[in-house]
Amino acid sequence: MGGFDDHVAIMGDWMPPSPSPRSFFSSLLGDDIGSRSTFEFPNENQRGNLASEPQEHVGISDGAQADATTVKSDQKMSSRGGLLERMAARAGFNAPKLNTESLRPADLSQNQGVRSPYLTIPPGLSPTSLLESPVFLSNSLVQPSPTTGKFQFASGIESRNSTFMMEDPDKRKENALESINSSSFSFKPVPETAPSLFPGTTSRVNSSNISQQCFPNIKVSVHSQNSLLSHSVEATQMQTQSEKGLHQSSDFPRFSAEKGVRDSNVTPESRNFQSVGSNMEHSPPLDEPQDEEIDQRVGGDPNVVGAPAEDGYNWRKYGQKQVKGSEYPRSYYKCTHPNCPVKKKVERSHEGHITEIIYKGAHNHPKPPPNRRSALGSTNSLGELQLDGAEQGVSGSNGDLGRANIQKAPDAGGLDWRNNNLDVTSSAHLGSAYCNGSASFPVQNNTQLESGGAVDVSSTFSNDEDEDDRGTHGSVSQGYDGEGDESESKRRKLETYSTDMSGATRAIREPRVVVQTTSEVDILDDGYRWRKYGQKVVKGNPNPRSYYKCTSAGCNVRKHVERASHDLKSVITTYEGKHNHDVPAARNSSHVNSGASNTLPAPVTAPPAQSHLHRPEPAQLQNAMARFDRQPSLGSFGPTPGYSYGINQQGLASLAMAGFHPNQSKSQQQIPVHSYLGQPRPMHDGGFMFPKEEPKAEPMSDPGLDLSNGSSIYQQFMSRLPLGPQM
DNA sequence: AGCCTTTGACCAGCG
DNA sequence: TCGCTGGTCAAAGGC
Repeated sequence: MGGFDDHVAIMGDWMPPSPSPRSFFSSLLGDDIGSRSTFEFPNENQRGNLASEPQEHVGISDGAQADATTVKSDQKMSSRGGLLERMAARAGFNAPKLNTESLRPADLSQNQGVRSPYLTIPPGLSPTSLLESPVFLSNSLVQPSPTTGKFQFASGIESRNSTFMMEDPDKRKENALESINSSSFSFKPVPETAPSLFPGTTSRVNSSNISQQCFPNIKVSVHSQNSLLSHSVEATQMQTQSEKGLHQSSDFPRFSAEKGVRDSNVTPESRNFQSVGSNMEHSPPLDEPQDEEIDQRVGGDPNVVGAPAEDGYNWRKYGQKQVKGSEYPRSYYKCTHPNCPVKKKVERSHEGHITEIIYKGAHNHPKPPPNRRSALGSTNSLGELQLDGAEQGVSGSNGDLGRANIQKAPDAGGLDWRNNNLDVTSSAHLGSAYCNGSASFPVQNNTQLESGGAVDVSSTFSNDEDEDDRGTHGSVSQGYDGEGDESESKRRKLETYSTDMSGATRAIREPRVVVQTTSEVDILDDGYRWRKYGQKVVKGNPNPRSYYKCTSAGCNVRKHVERASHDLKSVITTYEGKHNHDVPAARNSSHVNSGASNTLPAPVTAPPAQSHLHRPEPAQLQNAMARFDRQPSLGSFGPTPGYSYGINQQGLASLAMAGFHPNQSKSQQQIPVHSYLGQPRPMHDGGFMFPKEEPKAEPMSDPGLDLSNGSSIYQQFMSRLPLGPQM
């Protein structure tokens, strides 16, 4: 790891060849800069929210509570002047009574009277004065931290960084100079890019809590030691973008966005935090093969970042707790998208402001259509459809650290999942979108895209692969009317949106399979593990319906089980979703590790009451579904009694669309298969799966599909269906 | 009808 | 082993 040196190098790459502010300030300020570096110590900085930054970032690596606390604190500080003292007290230092109000970004945006030091500092102003000037501080502060220029560090690197900041005065100074340099003298009107979040990198989005203001104190730190230089730059630019929006809105001299990238760091083993500005919500990398979890912290005003449900994704709250050291309760959310492992923790102030958001995991899907419940919420933030797109935002990279992974925004409903899998690891929510500020973003190829109003940052980015695969470039930010070159995926997206907008909200609903068994044991013991998440008595059936969700990690298959009112011995199970894993071995070895015959639980294999059809049991059904998912060419399916495996795609589509006989869904002896999509699972011609045969080992019949992962397969398959599953 | 939130309980990791 | 803590579960109810 190059550590600081790397940072310098990186900055050198992206920093404008402006007159060296460093030299300027060096001569002007001497070592004061180093010692007074905003990222240095609280003593000088407590007046600004940066005071806590070193600490915060130091703690980020572990995602420790302390870290969260500091972040929150920082936000509070920035958002509420009264908190400064508290923070200071918490941090254990005394906060000099400076005009903190002037230091607050929000204030900056609000108070246009605040002037840039570069514009207002009269000649002869002493360095000390300059340094201590609230203006200067504010500006300088803005740079390094996510909030106002904080450093973010990859967890693995943080220690080093912290060391750098805390122990190496020279480097600190240098860093400070860099900061100054970048911030002070580059009034570059443009380059702004979305922050890219990289897999394996944790980004921490931190923003001062700027209520009512879209104040992009975005600090995007790209942590890449070696391979992510370009990312770093982009991230930086993204930050710039945010700041740009800020400054533009405030008519305040802009500082170069090239801030905060200096902390680009990456450690292979690091769990990374990426910091993004308050306006950026970034999603974790899609698909993280490398198990690295990504914690992304976003702090900021809810008006900017949005409520948990307002970031474009759908979340289910599964818990809330008051954590120690936190003033506010922490809410736990899971992404409701099937198979999406992303979780986030949100802390809200009593006022409803989000003080901290910690993302964990990577979305492996595009944002849901805006018409969906929570999506609407996010859209409401700006009242613009494109907001969603913006949120889908900048895609970071996932495992492919060697690539610039900022990619085009995932096409809702039409995302090329191969890209997701390969390149999209995270998305950043560009604050500007929320801010509704105009912005231009450099795409990876240095092409700059501009748009007025909300910007779909994500869409402005693309990587080579994306481009190759999709043949689409440019932004789709201008609504979804898209560009001339309509890739199929984009077209589908458009269709999806169109459909959604028209009220057909279930266009992308997961396929559903209704299964009846004679005993609930069958259902509960279908080989998979289920978590009951609800129970309710539904109309027409005196027996409660239980809702279950597959407990396997990453699997979002759900089912609900209820006894048929007309036959209490009969249980109707409705599966919804695709699955993506084998039957858990631990639960019932007979289902998994035994011979094929064992894969079918006795009650299912031959219950007298069963249909004459070879009715597979739930697990079997799922596996059967998997075949559909896996076999793009359905024609390759072997005959399976009771199932129309032999159907071709059109047939499947028809099945999915046409549904089934109205009576089938509740019929006792038949298994209505509304649609059949699932994960690949080897089955012999009889419809039995071969246990433990790894799906991935099964060759795809369609070489044209990228089989990198199940999701990809599924999506690709789905995308190729003449008709999407609609139920 | 289905999903979501609420909220107390439970679990696991850690010192 | 115990207590603390963060995270998750899951029943109940609401939207």
